[in-house]
Amino acid sequence: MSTTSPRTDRRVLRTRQLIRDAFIDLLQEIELEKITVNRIAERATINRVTFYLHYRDVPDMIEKMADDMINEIHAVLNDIRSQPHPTDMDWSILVKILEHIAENSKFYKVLLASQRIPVFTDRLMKLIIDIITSRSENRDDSSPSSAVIVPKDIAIWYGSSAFIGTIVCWLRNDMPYTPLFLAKQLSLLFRLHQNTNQLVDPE
Amino acid sequence: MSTTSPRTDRRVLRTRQLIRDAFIDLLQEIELEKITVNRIAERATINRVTFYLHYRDVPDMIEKMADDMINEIHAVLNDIRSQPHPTDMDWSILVKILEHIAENSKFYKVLLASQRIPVFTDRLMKLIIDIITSRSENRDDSSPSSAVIVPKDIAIWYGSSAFIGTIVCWLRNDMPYTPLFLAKQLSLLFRLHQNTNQLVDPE
DNA sequence: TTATTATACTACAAAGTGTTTATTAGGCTC
DNA sequence: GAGCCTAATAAACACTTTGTAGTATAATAA
Repeated sequence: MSTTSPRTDRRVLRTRQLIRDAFIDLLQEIELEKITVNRIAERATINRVTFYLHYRDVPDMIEKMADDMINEIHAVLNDIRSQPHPTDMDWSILVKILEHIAENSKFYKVLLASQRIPVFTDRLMKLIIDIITSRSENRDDSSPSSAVIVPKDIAIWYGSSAFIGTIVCWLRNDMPYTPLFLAKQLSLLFRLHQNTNQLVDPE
Repeated sequence: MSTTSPRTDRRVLRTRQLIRDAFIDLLQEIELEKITVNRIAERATINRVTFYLHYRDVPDMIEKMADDMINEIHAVLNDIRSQPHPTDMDWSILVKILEHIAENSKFYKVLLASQRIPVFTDRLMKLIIDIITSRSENRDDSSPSSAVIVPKDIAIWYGSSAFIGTIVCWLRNDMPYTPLFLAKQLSLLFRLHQNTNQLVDPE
């Protein structure tokens, strides 16, 4: 919700882009704790006061950037849904997300795989949990295909953590596999336990 | 390596404990970015200069605390290995770790499940990766028990991320399951895909 | 007891923060 | 293109935080 529709002034867009680039830039050189409004403004070649016209402080800026990230991914997802190609949804969604991440890998590597800013990982985690949850609700649970039964929330924690974590490791290792290949492996692994979750009481 | 053997002066131990308690305390009230050396010293009822006798700055203090955490878990692990009880190693290790976390849940909930300090999660991730890696090296790979084959590194990313993530979610939700029960579920889920990893080339 | 050493206290320069006011310059609308 | 609107700039301000001195005091270890 950071960039609403009446935000079209090119000066605003320019300044935000400068700030964003400067921040990503600085994050590759120094640790987050040492990144100040001073340094960002200096690197972005803008006045320090201008920064405060856009963001309350550095954490607020990071929060807004995380919002932008989620919005961009949502745009990718809506793109798929609008396409007349509903075959094998799981696949295409995952591949598209991984391709999007790979295309903006510089951004995602710093902000998602950085060992210092967990907000982005958390937001993505929530998104994946939503997807998995809605998918498992629509799924046909009448056939207990597996003998293994695990509480639904544990299975969702397990699956979504595995997803995000694998993507993060993939980024940290400079994407040694193609998005398509990784999507295929993730689907394989995920299917092994996605049918095990049931609503059961802990012993 | 923060608390070496000749560190027995009671004043040092007292000060470190005061700092640690103050930090955990503050983290429950305000966000990490707002926690300053000033505030820590004030809350810990020590002089601000004294803080600098122990830690370079706040990030350095966090780093040292993460070291302590890993050391404590290593102590738990060594405790098991020394016991004449090598039956079902996977189980007892996991249960012991979860019990240790549950016992110190206030500490771990703030530092591990906090959405703000990823260092602790990262360190634990490395530990789990080590355990999984060494285990899969010793495992008998002669029998391809599963038809599904996944590159070894992807399988390790997947499994270790799932482990840590599930524990973190468990903490964030105030441990709705007992350590024993969660350990059992994790073992179940993990076994479903632990035999799938092989050294294969990406297509 | 005596020597050691951690802590307290005071002070300091440097940097960063968040805000105000007035001014300049660029972009949008007619 | 002229004129209005608004963003970015610039200088200044009080305030907090940082990291490091030097010295004094109190607790600990031998």
